[in-house]
Amino acid sequence: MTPERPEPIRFDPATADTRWQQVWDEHQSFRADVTSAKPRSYVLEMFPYPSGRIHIGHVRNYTMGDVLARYKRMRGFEVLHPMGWDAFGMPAENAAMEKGVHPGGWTRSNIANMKAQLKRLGFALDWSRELATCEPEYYGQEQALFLDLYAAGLVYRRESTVNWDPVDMTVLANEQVIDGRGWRSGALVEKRKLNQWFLKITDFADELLEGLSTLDKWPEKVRTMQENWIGKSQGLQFRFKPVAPLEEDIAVYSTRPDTLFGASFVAIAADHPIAQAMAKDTPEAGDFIAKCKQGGTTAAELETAEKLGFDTGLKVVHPLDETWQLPVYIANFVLMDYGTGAVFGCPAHDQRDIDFARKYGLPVTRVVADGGKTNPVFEGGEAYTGPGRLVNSRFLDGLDVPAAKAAVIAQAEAEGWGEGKTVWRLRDWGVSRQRYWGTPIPFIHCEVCGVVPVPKKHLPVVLPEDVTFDVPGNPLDRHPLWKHVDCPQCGHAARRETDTLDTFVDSSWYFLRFASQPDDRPFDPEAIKRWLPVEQYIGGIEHAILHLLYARFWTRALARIGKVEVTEPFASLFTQGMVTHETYERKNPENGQPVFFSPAEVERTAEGAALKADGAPVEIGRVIKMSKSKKNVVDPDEIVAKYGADAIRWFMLSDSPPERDLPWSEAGIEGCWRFVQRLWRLFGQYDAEAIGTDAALARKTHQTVHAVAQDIEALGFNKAVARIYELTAATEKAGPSANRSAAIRALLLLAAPMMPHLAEEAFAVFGEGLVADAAWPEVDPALLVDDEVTVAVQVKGKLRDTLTVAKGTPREELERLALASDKVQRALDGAEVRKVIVVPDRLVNLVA
RNA sequence: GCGGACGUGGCGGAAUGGUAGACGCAGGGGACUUAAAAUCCCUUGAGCUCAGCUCGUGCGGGUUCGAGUCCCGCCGUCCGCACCA
Repeated sequence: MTPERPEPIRFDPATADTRWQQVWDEHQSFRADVTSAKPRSYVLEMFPYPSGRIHIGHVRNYTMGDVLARYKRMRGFEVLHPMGWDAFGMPAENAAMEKGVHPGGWTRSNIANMKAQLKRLGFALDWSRELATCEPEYYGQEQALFLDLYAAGLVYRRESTVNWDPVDMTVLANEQVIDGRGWRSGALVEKRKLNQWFLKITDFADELLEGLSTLDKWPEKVRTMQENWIGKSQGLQFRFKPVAPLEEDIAVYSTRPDTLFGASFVAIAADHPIAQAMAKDTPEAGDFIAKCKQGGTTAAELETAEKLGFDTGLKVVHPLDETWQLPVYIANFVLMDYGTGAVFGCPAHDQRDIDFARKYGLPVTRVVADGGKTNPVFEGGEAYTGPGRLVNSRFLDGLDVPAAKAAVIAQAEAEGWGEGKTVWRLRDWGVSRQRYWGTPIPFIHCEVCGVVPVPKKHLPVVLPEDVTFDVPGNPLDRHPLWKHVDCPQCGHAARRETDTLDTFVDSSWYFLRFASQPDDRPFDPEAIKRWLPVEQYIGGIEHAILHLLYARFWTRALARIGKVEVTEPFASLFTQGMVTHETYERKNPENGQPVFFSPAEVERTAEGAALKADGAPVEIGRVIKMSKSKKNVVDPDEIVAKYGADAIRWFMLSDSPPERDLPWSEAGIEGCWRFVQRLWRLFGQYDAEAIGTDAALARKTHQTVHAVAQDIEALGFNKAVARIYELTAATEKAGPSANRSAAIRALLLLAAPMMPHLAEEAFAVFGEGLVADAAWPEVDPALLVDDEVTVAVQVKGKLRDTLTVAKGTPREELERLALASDKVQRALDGAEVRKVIVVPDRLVNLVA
């Protein structure tokens, strides 16, 4: 420390942040060089929808990715860390309808705003690769890929049902249907059938499922969700023969054909043809079917809803015993669109079936032994679904469940009344949207030639700009000119497809386009080979199924048609937690409804919180995800303006593990701001000339550098932050030495990925260029191990004393020292030591 | 209902089966200051007969020399969902 150095002034993010952001821009510091000889690393965060403002959740997401990207650069990697915009979607059309703006103009100005916001946070992004899915350069290439998939037979058309709003004359998304009514018109929504485009994701069900097992760096939770979504089940599909007056067979599918001798009824869906036919001349059946359609459709509602059945009076014959007849029920828990829309019930071994059987007084026969229980009369209301030997099942008796399944399937196939079948829950991906603001589907409908793909040389099919939103319906469909074209095959007047693609298509390949952006094709396969798979993908858990499954599918589809080699696009996935905040509310005295207040309107007091406007208390509600409706939001821009980018970045990384929720607090950000300044003061004490050694601090420094690196690589940012605090405190306390200067320098470099502006400002004094180009500090492995250790001394497992000894002290010596301790002797109280456990360098446990 | 995750001070959270509570926030006391801010120092799981001891990681058992961590059974909270046959 040099005494004459002036008292360091405060670090001023208001000037420093923008200054360094400009320098990085000018140096193109974060531009990924595809020709680099360095090892490559592709770090990607899920790109945002340009809603208009950056949300604090984005800040958390992008800060995590940024720390990793900057760290990887410091470790010598050529890093690809791009950013773009998932720019098509309904909010732009809603804005157009509400505010009379053009979706394109609205979206592009949102992008400009949000880009400026991201820049103010100092993210190390390669902006030269920025893309927006709403631009023809992007969606035109998407159209080309769609045509490739069509040519490969992976795209087809079929009829499918949509939600139709009869007042607005428009198709509604599920989220636009509220309690069965259109969200704008309030009209009762109707089901309508339209010809729609589909992608054959079911062709990939098996490989998408198999592929999950290779994704060992994905959260278990996400893999489980995808596995359940794909939903592979193996079982028997077979037919029950009818008993007059029933005329046709009833086809059923079961994953438990082994329990066929325990069958006591057959249940069909309300939509089943037999049920529909019956409704025509039996009013009671019609009433029951109508009743089935009431109520919610979510799993939780359906699962907990009462099981209802209607006895049709019809009978079918048991396939394994011609003399055995089973009653046919219409049941509210059978779904027409899964399997065959009919099941057989084996109450003893299926909970739903036993609920149903007990309610309607149907037989419940045990066919799988539950331990020693083999009695055919099954007692109680709880089904036995565990393993066991088959009983009361004729030729199956004595077999275990898997063997019995195989035996029944073999019998069915031999006798020709059924066959083993794999059924998937996954359905083909419907990608048609009857909307303007999306990628036009590149097809033309010709009365002569049928559906004709737009020739690639005519791509992109560009959205018309002159559209209006003042009348309901699809603007593309009612545009006076756009859809009228000549057939590319026969030249006759024809009509463009006016459906656009689901925006999930746009996000299914953007990570490929980031790797290279040629004008004449979607991507350069060589660039894909170099950069893909994404080494670390980071985003919200809300995309655990759809986006991630579609992106995996799209990549595999491109691999199948030879466009890419990679099959799994994201080697490692991380799903971050939400940013939460407490809510402030009062009950409206008139109707008892809660009224929410924003954090800006509220002041925390010693007792709780009060409204600034009237000084009276407000209730502090639960800590929940920030949402506009609960008003518990904070604007990242305001935080950056007040505390600077580094403080908010530091907050995003501190305390909470990144996969868990992070509670925002004013006190927390204040603490981060103070730490930024504290580091600044410490950096100001750097003295290149300092001499003398401080072995303990040197050791602590190297241990911290090593540990922080490991923490960052494991995305354990909160732990890395804690270690930086520790080294900071130790360095502050240490007297001047060469090692102290080294510690300060190391701290600066450790902090650089997290607080890059502060780090640049302090590093500038060193005259070594940009910290953005600096290397991670070297670690001396010799300094990672302590030469002195603290050994715990326990008596019967309870801590009684600690010993500070040289590392590697022999067991006998540790035992002798432990027995010599007064505290130990007191705890032993003369008892004889019967056993001694010694864990070298850790503990001695004396058992008396 | 099913699937998954989680449960540790006032709060966020640390802890390869080996000293529970690192680190941060908040609180208490003090220094500096005319004062404030900023900064620095000390302190903070609970209890007791307080140089010490006892209890303590949702609850009840178990395994172990030793359990926050492993096993069994409960309770609670959160997330996801598609009646999956």
